[in-house]
Amino acid sequence: MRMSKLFSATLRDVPSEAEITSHQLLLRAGYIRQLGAGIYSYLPLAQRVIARIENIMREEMATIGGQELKMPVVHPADVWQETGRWDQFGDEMARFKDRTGHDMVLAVTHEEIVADLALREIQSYRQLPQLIFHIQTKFRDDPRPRAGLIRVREFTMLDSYSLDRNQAGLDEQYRAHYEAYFRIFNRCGLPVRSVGSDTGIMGGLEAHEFMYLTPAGEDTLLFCNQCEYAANRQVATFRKPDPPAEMLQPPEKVATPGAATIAELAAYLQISPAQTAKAVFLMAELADPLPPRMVFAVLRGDMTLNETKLVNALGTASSGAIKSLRPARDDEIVAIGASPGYASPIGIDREKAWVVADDLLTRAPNLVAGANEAGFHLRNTNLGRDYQADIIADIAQAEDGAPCPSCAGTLDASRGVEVGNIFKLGSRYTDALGASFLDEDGLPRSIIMGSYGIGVGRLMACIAEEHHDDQGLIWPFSVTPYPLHLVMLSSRDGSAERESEALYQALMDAGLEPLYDDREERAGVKFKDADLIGIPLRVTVSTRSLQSGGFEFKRRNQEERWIVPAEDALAVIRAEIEKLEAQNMGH
RNA sequence: CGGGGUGUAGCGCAGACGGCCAGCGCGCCGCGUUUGGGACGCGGAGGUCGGCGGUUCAAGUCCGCCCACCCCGACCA
Repeated sequence: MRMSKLFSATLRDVPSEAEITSHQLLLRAGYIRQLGAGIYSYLPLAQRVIARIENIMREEMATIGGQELKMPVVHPADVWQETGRWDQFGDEMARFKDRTGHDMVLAVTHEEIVADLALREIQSYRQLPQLIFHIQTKFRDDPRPRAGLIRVREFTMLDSYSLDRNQAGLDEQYRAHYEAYFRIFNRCGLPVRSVGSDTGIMGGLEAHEFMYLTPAGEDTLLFCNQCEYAANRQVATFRKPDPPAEMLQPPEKVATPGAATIAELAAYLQISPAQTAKAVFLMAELADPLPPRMVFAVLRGDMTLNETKLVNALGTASSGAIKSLRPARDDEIVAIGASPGYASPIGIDREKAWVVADDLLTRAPNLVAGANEAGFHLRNTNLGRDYQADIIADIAQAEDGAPCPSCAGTLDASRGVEVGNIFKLGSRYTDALGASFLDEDGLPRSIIMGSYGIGVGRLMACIAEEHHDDQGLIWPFSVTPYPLHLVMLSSRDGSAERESEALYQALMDAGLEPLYDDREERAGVKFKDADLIGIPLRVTVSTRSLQSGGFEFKRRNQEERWIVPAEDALAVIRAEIEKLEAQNMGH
């Protein structure tokens, strides 16, 4: 590709909207351009990187038996209504009506379509297992896109779906994906760690996320410093303290004027927050006919509520009717008989709220809790004696430094970007759409599904985040848009032009198309652009290099330069590419 | 959705108190010089000043409404 003809140009100044490195570099080097919030065009250079990433994905999917297909981006609403996700996805799903007035959606993911295909194609156990995938556009109308390509609304995803006759088959395909995904990230030069994760709106039994660790990430992860325990904070558990056993004391009302927070209460009574119980009020928005319902969460005063755990704990009690939680207003708190700032589950109207208590409270005696009367608290409250809970579950958030749940180690918090995830779904979707198969015994059984995804653009952005220096990008060879950057520096006698044109032709003939800087620019401009664009191997043809005996070779990530005679250039380029490929695989 | 910020040429920005033809740097076009780390000179092109409405003799500048984008939070496979 001649740079004189390349569609995009590099930018000298950083566009003001870009804050994180990958976004700045991808914009400056001419890979991407923004159209709207979270909506980007991928220019030719980016498209080539993406094509290489997708090629790696296809190869790895093939090794685990994946069959590529392509499912639609526009879906009729009915399949989404049948699984209930028409309501669950809410505003994140873009909806419109077609000309005949039928509800349509833009794909947010494709479980429903796969289940529908399974219904039509799979009749017999003989047809299972199956693994199908595609690399396709999704649109999720995220309320807050950010950080360039890290979090966008329109994106391309590799998503694959396994269909099995039983749990054992699912376990096997899940394992295969787990390993294939690590190989994909590894080949792309991106270090990732897997963490246990929430199943969220996908539902199902088990899920892992693949996380690229970076302070720019928006997920908080907890890793044990001694064992393999790793989890997203949304689901991370930790070993809770064991309070010393005490005789239960009788409740005692105390005046605590102005102590409406745990910190103020502990200070006023000169006790530790661990000797108090904290009340957190949320309103659960329920599926359509039902009115919102109060959720009253109670934790020991030194713990923080984890909303994901709370929603999961409520899942059973509410029959999965909860659409979302929001903080309750004071008037809603008063309406159940509680007093904001001085609340406890003691004496409230139990008919109007779900009380969810953290499991630590079952063995944390004699806590100070609100008296449901402004300015007063109760000493010595005890779960089970003074109040009851609808649900007792772990709803406390694991903090940095918490004790590991599975060994004597400590959990350390890190930030990460989720570049991929895998879910054991079970039969939620296939049952909803009636996709079953006949087993050997002639009885219909549910098809068991798994779903697996990697965000392609996000992966590219993370690679850029990981591989750059202050001059620009440094692509791993496996995803570089061109295998080498051929830089021609104009000469007085035309010799550099002649030699570089000859090399360009030879490379094209050899199937090694370079990015060829044939522009009439000064050396500084060309070198700066080459560094910015980040192709791992640079070959310069100039009067100076010719006088030194040939062409100058330089790796993007090294300072060293060396001269190769013109007649050896092609062979050396081949050898360099081989070395770069080998290096890449060693990541 | 709440809080904060920004919208002036392709990019980065300046334009007190309202006042004639709206500027600067980079980039872009032409000519010349230069030619190994973002050159120099001369000459050019390029603008609905985010939009609509208002105040005024006069609005990029003041007022109102709206829109877009960015950041923090809420939210989120």
